[in-house]
Amino acid sequence: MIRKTIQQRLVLEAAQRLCHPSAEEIYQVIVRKHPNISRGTVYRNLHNLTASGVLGRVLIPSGAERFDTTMPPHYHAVCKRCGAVQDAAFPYQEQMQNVASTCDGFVLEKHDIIFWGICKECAAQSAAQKNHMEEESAG
Amino acid sequence: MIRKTIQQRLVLEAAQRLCHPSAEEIYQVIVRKHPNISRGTVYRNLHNLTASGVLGRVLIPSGAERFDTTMPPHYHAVCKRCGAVQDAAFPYQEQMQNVASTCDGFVLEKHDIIFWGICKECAAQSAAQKNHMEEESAG
DNA sequence: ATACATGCAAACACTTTGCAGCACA
DNA sequence: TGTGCTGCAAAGTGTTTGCATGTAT
Repeated sequence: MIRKTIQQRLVLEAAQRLCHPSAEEIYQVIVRKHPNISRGTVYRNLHNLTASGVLGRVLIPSGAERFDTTMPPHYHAVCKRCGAVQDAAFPYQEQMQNVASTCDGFVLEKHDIIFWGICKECAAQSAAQKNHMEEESAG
Repeated sequence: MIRKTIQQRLVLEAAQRLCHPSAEEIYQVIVRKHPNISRGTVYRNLHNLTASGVLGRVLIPSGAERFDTTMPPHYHAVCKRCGAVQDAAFPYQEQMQNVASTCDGFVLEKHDIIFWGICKECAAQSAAQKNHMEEESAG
């Protein structure tokens, strides 16, 4: 039986409030108001909450694991520059489950798609820098 | 300028011979015949070889990074039970690059698909175990 | 009352890095 | 001959775990 504790509630609330937070980000938010909470507790609660399906796990290669609350299956876009993770505006490919499930005796359970690129903010920043450099060389 | 060294050649050969090896697996293969090589050197060479495009990097969430030599873009299937990585028998989705590239100001560079499931070997093992249990309860 | 959860710290897995000496171009 | 690479060890990052204590049921 999993018990309700103050720490569990804090972890869940923080995970829901933040956007694709890592365990460390969740810990930092909580520790500000509850200085005694430990990272171990945050990790243990995140483990329980994902195991029981209350939270989702965003498996991003290279870097810390992230968590989310948007439960229907969806994909993620990751910024190569700043590491930000956002839900991808790309429809879930139902048929991919079916098509791929018969390959090579591999029993398919699910699939993830990760879109790698540069997020809006970082792209804008690059553009600004480029403009600035052009102005400099023109002046 | 990147120099050719014995260690670099050993790392490249091991990476090409093994199937989606991790850095540790590459190190273990080399260290058997060359006991003086260090993990640091293996990591540095893997970094150089992927940076120069000679090797590919398979970014598997949760667990060690893996390397491969199959250069044309393709996807991977990962066994949840044993962690084995194989190339997915699923065609590369050219159109996904185009369709997804305009979303939300995100500048798309590439995409990865990871198929999660149970590999042939592990599935066979499960089936064997199940059969065995049924025989036991029947006998 | 008694599991289960907590805080703490140590351990863990994977990877990077600083340094002194070595070796390739 | 000089820069880049090596082996070694230490440190860094993200996560798990053992233990004594605390607390929800």
